[in-house]
Amino acid sequence: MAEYDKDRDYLGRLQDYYAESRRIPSLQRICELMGFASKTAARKLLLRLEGERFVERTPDDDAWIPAQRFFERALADHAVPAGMPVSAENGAEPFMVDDYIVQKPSRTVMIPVKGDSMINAGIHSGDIAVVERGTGASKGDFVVAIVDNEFTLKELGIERGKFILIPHNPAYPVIRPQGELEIFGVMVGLVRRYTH
Amino acid sequence: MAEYDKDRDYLGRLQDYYAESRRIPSLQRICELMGFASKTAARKLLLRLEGERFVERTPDDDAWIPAQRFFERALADHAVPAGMPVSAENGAEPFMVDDYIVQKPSRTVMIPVKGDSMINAGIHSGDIAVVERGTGASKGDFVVAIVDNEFTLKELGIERGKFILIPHNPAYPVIRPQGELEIFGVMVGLVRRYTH
DNA sequence: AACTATAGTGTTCGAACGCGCACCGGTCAA
DNA sequence: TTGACCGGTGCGCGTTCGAACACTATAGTT
Repeated sequence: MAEYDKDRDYLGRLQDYYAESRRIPSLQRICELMGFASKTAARKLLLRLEGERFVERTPDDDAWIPAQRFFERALADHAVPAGMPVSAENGAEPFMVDDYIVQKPSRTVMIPVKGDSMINAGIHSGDIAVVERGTGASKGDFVVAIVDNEFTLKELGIERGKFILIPHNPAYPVIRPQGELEIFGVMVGLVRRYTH
Repeated sequence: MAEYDKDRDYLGRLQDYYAESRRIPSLQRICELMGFASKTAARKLLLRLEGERFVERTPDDDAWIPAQRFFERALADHAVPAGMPVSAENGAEPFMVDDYIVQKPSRTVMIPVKGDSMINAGIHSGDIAVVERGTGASKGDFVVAIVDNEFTLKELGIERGKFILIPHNPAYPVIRPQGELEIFGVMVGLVRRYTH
């Protein structure tokens, strides 16, 4: 019973430390963090975590760094009922935020959203749009276009064979560009942060 | 002319190293990287970069870590005009969405949103809510509460000294729980993917 | 009961590390 | 011309670090 993995707990503390300090702490600090008395314990912990692909060595073998699985997050099943846990092992498949919204890292750009012209599509000022460049845009896509030397996020529409830009806010007019419409990229995701 | 800043070049090499190794190298390695003969040069470089907010110290002052501006090229500047580089070539994008929205990894759970009761707050069905557990919730926060054995995402309000749950959709009623209100966690972020 | 695997302790040691200090040689402004 | 500033050299010091080795205690296996 209560068969919870101690290493998961250790990993959690490492992840918390990393979120603050953006590095894997030294063996000595790991001891303080976990309550170990001996650096060997810390070292063995890292080796175990390496085996499970949570951490790895730098290419020059100088230090420990997080590996793929280090950034796994717990994804709750919305069926999960009142009982408590929803910890990583429980009703949760591993979920990586970055993999979820970024498909083509080399062609993906984050663009802060300014203004409320897309408010009715649930896109607010201050949100961050995940934009993929070099992908063909089609009718109905949300695209970042360049109009008057500025980025503009709108829905791409077609009217009489020509592209138009449709805001999702009745207070804004539809944009019917004359000549070429320069499309910067297609919006593939959105990230928003509350508070802080 | 062409008075280009040497430090920019150094910074670039640091960023390249970081893309591979996800850490700021030791003074010694910086010397190799930059061609310095003395560790002091490396140290002074870091101090200069710290002054410009490219790097900083960990909270426990143990080591150097990248700061905000270290990643700035990954974020497109909305003032940027048409031509613009936006660094598409440099494959490894240092900007991590995960870092951006997850502050306390060990206490953070991703919960898919079901239903449209928060549609007017720009939260759609199918979005993924980033929820932090064990954090005190206050009036005005979006919280995940447990009502009738199911997760419910609502705004936390207070009415006559009691907590209530306010939907952001006029079609839904305000929930006034009798007895204890079980709050699962506070919503700290949101992730959405546009599938195409 | 003996065997094995595993988490953690305690200690030692050499190498790597960060840091301070003295110094050097351009550049630029007073 | 002088002097301050600044990027860089060279070196030494004390500390920290990671790795290794021997050992302990507990749990699971046969």
